[in-house]
Amino acid sequence: MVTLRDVANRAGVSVRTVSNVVNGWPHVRPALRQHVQTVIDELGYRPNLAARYLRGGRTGMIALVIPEIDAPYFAELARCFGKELSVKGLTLAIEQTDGLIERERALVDSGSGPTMFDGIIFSPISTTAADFARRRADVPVVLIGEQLGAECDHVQIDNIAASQVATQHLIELGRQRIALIGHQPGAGINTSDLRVEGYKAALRAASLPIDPQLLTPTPLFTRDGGVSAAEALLSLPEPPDAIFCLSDLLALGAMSAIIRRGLTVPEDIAIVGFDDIEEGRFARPSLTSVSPDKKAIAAQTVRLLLSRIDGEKHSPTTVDIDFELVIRESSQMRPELR
Amino acid sequence: MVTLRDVANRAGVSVRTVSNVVNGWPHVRPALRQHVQTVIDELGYRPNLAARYLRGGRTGMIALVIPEIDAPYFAELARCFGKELSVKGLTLAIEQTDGLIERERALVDSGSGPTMFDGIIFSPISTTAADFARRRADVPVVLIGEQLGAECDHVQIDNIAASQVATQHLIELGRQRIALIGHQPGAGINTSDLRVEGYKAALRAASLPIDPQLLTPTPLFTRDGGVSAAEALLSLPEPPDAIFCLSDLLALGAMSAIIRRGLTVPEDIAIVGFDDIEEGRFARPSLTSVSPDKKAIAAQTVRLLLSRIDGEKHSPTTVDIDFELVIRESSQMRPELR
DNA sequence: TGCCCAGTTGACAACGTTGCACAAGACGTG
DNA sequence: CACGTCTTGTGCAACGTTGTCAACTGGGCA
Repeated sequence: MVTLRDVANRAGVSVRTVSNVVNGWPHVRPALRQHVQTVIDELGYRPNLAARYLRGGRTGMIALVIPEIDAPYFAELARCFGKELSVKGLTLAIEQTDGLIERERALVDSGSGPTMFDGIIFSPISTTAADFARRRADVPVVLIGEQLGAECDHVQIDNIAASQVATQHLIELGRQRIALIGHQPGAGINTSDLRVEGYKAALRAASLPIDPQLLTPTPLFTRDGGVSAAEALLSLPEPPDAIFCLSDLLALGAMSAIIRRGLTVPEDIAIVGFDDIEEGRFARPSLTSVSPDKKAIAAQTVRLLLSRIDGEKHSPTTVDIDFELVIRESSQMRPELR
Repeated sequence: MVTLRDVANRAGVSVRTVSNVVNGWPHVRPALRQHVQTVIDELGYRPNLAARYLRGGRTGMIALVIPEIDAPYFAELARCFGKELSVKGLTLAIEQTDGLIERERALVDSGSGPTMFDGIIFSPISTTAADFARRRADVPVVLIGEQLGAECDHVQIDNIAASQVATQHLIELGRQRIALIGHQPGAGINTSDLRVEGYKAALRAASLPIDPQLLTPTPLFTRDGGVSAAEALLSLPEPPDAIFCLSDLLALGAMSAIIRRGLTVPEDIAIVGFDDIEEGRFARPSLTSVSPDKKAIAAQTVRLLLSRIDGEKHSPTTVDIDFELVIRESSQMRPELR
């Protein structure tokens, strides 16, 4: 490994001067700078990050803690984070929890592993506010997607409003029995609870009944979950004429189950999803979905995190990100109402 | 930040002893070890990775260099790598290149940026053997998916054989005009060249003509690319009756374009993809695909990389990973031949 | 000529950790 | 009792970098 000292010796200057050249310190004679630079290139010197970080107390690594990187929503989000961080010279590390409480705790608590990250972007599944409060304040954390009620910076979309808009859209299509797939009743209040709230609010606003039978819980936001939930709904004596799915994967699974049963989307059952993953745009029918502004999520989260890393002491901030209901083929007017 | 010294002071022992406890050095009296451990827990000491690395020369960070994390194949692969590495106490960093040669070079050449990673897992798009040979040997690299002809450890599947099997499957279905989507003719020999070779070999073996019109190049392995390529094929005076797509995304795009044109899959046109991403299993029709053993890819790549990191000097090794043709609905016997 | 200032460069220490060498004590053996 | 050996714990140095501060240079000015 080539070090500053090697370069200094070769160039006949002090180590500090080489460091000054590397870091662009202004007060170096152009001729000397040129000379040092030549030696640097010649020897192929590259700064040792560990040493730099040891000195400076930063690693330049940001962890993205998510359930699974291969869930398309998280993959798309990770892409945005990767781009956002790389322009700032930071590196994105991925930590997958599978939604397991122990893994989440270990990573966010940071009580387990060595210090490594300058900051953590955390998308919790099982962690509750209580778990979170117990954590050793250490590394700055920004939460995404989930309101724990914890004292922590937080980037989210307005889940209640988004669900309300989605449900209302189905109502405006003339649908009367609107089911919901993806409720995950749990200990604390989680994202799905908020989305269910928006759904119910929309139904109430339209004076539609809230039928508990139409509220199908699913453990995970997967295609399989969507399939089973849809099958359950289709076996009801009075099946729904629309389904609001709390994720696009659920929606795609549900849609495939419905079509395999010989029904059509949107004629028999209209579908709205959530997340606006690319797959939904190419599905047949293409999927109407609540589209959170993922680039903005990444940008705002990074902004917030960096401000914390820089030591800003503002009180816990919540940032609301825009969303949009993107209407595609899977939700259409009922044929008889056209 | 709590350091070894803080713990040592509090526990009334030397810094070295605390380090010994942390690292499980055997010659520490059980009582003392217990005591030190208590203080460690009390103060919440956690080793500083930068310092450790500076001392020991390892970061415990492995970079996965891929075009885009939100391409499902890479997302699924990244998941496997994440799991594989985390059980070994290593951290997965994602670096996205978008397939851009400068980004690829910067990351693998490591000539540009500072040292950071113990090893690099590299999935090249644009980098050629020449680029690669020019790189400053520094950090161990294992290539996946691409044969550069470079002197480097390499984990791959037998692309020629896999494509041959896929194409042969279409031939056995009675298809006569089998198109290929996804050729990326470039400077050196790349993955797509190998797959095209397998495709041609299968056609030759069946004495079918090789029609250059049916060989549709696409710049990227995206759904959009599949759509445009399929549209081009459908406008031919004599369109194909089967398409072998070099990725599942291409296949899904192609399939959606075909169906939107009012044709049916597999009756009019049979489709086979490559990668076996989860989305293909849920598509309608579900997608026949060449399925590389992703878990094995991750396991073997990590094994190879770790052996290099441990300083093993074996000559460049190529590991072949099993694949399997998973037959689903998108490829079926021609109706008249059933 | 002497002095000051701005512009440059260098010496040193410190970041937190672990490898190395060795010291202090306990213990066994001749 | 002397000696060697094993166990247990310590002190020192070094990894490569940068912040601090002192020191040197040359030019302008009194």
